[in-house]
Formats: sequence, structure tokens, C-alpha cells
Amino acid sequence: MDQLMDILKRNQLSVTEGRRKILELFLKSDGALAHADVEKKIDAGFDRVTVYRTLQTFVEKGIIHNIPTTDNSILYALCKDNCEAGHHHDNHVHFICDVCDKTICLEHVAIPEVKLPKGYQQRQADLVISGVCDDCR
Amino acid sequence: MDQLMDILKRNQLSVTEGRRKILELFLKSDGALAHADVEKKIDAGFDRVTVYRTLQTFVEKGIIHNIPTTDNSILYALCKDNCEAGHHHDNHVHFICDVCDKTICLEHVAIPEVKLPKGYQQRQADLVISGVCDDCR
DNA sequence: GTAACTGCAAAATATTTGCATCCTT
DNA sequence: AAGGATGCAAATATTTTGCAGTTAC
Repeated sequence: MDQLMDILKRNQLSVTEGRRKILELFLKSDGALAHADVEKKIDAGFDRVTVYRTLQTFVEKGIIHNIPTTDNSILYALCKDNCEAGHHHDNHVHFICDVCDKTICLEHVAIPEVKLPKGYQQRQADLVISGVCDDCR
Repeated sequence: MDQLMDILKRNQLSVTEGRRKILELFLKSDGALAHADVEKKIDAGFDRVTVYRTLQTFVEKGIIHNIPTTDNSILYALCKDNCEAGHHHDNHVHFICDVCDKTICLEHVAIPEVKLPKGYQQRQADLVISGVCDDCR
């Protein structure tokens, strides 16, 4: 489990139990997690506030990023490559299954370029597709 | 202002002051509105709860739809054509300006098709691009 | 007149902040 | 030892629900 330490160290974060547990959760999980999921899936009794603060820290450092959702929930997912603090180059499509409600990062499906009207400058693009996933057909 | 009545009638909604005012706001507004915007921009003293319920009703009827956002806010925008209750065929790109923070529907920019992995069935796609808009350059 | 909409009050939920204490380096 | 992270308490903010009164048709 050196990957864990590695990520934290690389981002100049001190290694604490909360951070380890939460980061581990993301590494193990296949999809994206909402704040509530994190709270639920961590058995240890962490304070709600700690979860808020940890997730926020991770986002700031670029370890995780959040995924736009149509409902009002905020989903977080691990950033894979090329992410530095504040600069996400997170170019893949996110898929939300209507049936099992999981959010899956389709790492190998890139977001196509779109041609914006004159004067518009693109910084980031998020493509969220919903439907039925492979498992739920 | 018959357009207003028209929309409400077409969806079998009784025409009340709250609904008229809120719908008017959307018709006049260029971009998308958050719940908080609606509350603020309506001068009349409507109950917060009424705003919640009205927006919810409009979404159910397909009059407005919500736009995914990276932060935790929920944005609502008018559905243009082809929207019936529960079935949005809302195929255009949404642009969020980092400077003025407005959300603009790029009606003429379609969301490109993407090829999903085997077994995935697409129902809806939302593409949200952020950057700097034409006004803020 | 009836069904549906609204306002008010209150409950339930979610998020943020301050501060004292504890842990990591 | 020093700075940062955590837990707890409490302040805010957000969303939902029930019910009685009012309005649209």
C-alpha cells in the first residue's frame, strides 16, 4: 500500500488515519463516490466534519475531482493522470447508470472536441452520459 | 405574454401568480438560473417553499430541465423544443463562464455522439464546458 | 364547489466555523 | 517543539413535510 503514502507525500499532506482510509476507499472503489457514500463506507467512526475537510483538501490538491450531476449531489472521483493542484486534465466521459445508480469513469472514452461560437474560450469540459450500464442490462 | 399561458396550459397547470412570475423570469433570462437566483430575482415576496415546489413541478412537466454542475448548485434552464414530461431531448452544450459565472445555453452547438463501450446504453448526455465567454474576454 | 396551489411553521438534512486537543513530522 | 489535523459544539444554510387557508377553473 505504498501507493497511498506516495500520493499523500507527493502532495505535501501529512499521513493521517482519516486521509489514509478515505483515499484507500477511492482507490478500491470502481466508480465515483458522494460525500454520503464516503461516510457510510468508512466503518471507523470519523467525524462528518473530517470527511468534509478531507474531501475538500483532496480536491484542492488535485487528488480527486468532482463530477457534475443533474441532481444536487456532488460526486468525487480519483484523478488519474496529469492532474496537478487546480489543473485537471480529466478528459474522459462519466457514465451514470439509471438502474444501479453507480457512476463509472469511462477512462477510454475521450470527450470529443466541440467547436464553440466565436469568442468563447474553453478551459474544461465535462461530459456526463446516463443510461443503462453493462452490468444492468 | 400569451406564450406564458400557453406553456402552462399545455402542461395542464393552473395559472397562478407564482408560476407566471417564475416562468416569466426564465423566459426573460438568457442563461440558467439556480434556485437562489430565482428567489432573489423575484421581487414579489414568494415563499421559499413555493419556489421549490414550482421548480419541481416545472421539471416534472418538462418545462425546464436541470443542468449538471461541478459545484453543488442545481441550475435550471428552459427546455426549448421537443421536451415532453420526463423526456428531454436537450441536445445542446452548456457553457459556464468562469468570470461572470453565467451559464449559457449554446443552442447551436450540438453534443457530438460518442461511442460507448459494449453493453452501455445511452439515454441522455450532458456536456458542460467552462471557460471564458464572449462578453468577458 | 372541488381540486389544486400557497404560506406558515416546523422538522429533517446538509454544510460551515471556532476552538481546544491531539497527532505527524 | 511547531504546525497542522481532528473532534466536538454550535451556528448557518438548505430542503422537505404537514396542514390550514386561499385561489383557479
